Amino acid sequence: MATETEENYIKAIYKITEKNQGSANTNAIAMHLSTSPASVTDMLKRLSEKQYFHYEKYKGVYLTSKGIKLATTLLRRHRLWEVFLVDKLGFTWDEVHDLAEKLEHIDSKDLIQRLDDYLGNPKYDPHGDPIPTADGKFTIRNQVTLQSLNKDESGIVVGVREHDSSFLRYLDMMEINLGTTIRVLDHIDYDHSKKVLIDESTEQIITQNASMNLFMKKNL
Amino acid sequence: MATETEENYIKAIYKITEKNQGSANTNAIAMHLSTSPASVTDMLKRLSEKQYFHYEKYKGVYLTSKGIKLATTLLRRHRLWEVFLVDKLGFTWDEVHDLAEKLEHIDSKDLIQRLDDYLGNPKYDPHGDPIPTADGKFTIRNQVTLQSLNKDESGIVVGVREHDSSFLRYLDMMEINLGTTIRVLDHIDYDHSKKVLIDESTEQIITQNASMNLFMKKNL
DNA sequence: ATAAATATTTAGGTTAGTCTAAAATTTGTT
DNA sequence: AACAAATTTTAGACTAACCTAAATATTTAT
Repeated sequence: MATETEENYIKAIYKITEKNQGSANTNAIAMHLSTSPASVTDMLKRLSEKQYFHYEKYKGVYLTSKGIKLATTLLRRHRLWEVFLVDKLGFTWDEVHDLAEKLEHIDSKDLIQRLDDYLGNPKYDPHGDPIPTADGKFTIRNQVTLQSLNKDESGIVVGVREHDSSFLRYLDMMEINLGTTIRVLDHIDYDHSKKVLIDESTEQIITQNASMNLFMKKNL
Repeated sequence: MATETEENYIKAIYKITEKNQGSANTNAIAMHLSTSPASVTDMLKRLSEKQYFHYEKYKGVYLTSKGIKLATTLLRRHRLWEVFLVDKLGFTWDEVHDLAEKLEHIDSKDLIQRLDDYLGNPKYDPHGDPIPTADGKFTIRNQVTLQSLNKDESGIVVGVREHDSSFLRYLDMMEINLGTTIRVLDHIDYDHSKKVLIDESTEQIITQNASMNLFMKKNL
């Protein structure tokens, strides 16, 4: 059994390697876990003995299949708990991360399977992220950023890249949520923001930054 | 914030002092937490500085109101999670203790209040134990043991003293659960067991030990 | 009342996870 | 290719929570 700290390392490494062609370096891990690079080196030495990843001094780290398995299990637990917190307890999507971060460390296959069934085997969490199955498979969705939509094209919101709660509350304020339809009315050259129509009714301006962080399913 | 270990100490002390006129000794705590008396002494010294209890060398320990508050909060969380696991996820009453033991350490007033509401503000957990309110008040139930019922008296099961899962499965086998009616048909002198009628239909023999561990509301 | 038994504490040590400061290695720039 | 900058590792130290063995205090029984 992995400790909670170990699990957090594996998760951090998984997330970093996702962006970073398969390997994670010491500084990035330290940043991610708000700890010092020295502590990370220390931990990597001890943890690599448990075969979750390969570690070579100065070369960074990449996960083994055992490590990937653990990471996806944690992702599964995290996302299912988020669904529970939002769908059943009425939390909003910007409130659930920290609680799920704690709940995900409770290790019980039975619990998670029952939770999954109870929630109706959801495919996505409240942020639109896919929930891995018990054997680690993700439902892949073909998505584009709002950024990439041209004038007069529209799509529906299927996810967010950024999970920061200030971003999520910004979206709430704009009345943008999963399932919201957004049509691009105009591209503003000056600051690369976009004039959009939300749910075919309200006009809004969306900044470039926000539109890079919104995942859309493009309407044909 | 108390660590998980600290919380487990407070809980153990609370449970022991409940039985033992208000004070808990080193050995009992060590036993309860499956650790060594030396470790307990160590911990008591450090923890007493945090004002959860009074500690005097060789004299044992008793909780302060701060300690009692924490203990009842933990009890509240534990019991609400048990209700969730049984009522919503379909676990049986003998399966939920260890999971609730982990869930109870997640510290969020908001979470627990929402959970409480979601479950319909239950007064009792799946073993019939009262769930403290957010301000630490218990619903007291007047209960007697099955042991104390005389021939021809009957009552309904409202709780179990023993939470051991082998005892709970024994009760399942006997088709005894919370709410079950039990009528005492006869007292067997030889081994102090009782012949009883369960839900006015099935005759069974119940050992003295089991009947001391069943709490009943006596029918008048 | 004192010896034996039991309970508790102290002493000294271990491990996981962290830290800072300094040393070593790698990368980037000219 | 050489040096500066950035990254990473090592060294040494800290805390929480545990351990065993030995010492001390308290309780019980004769």
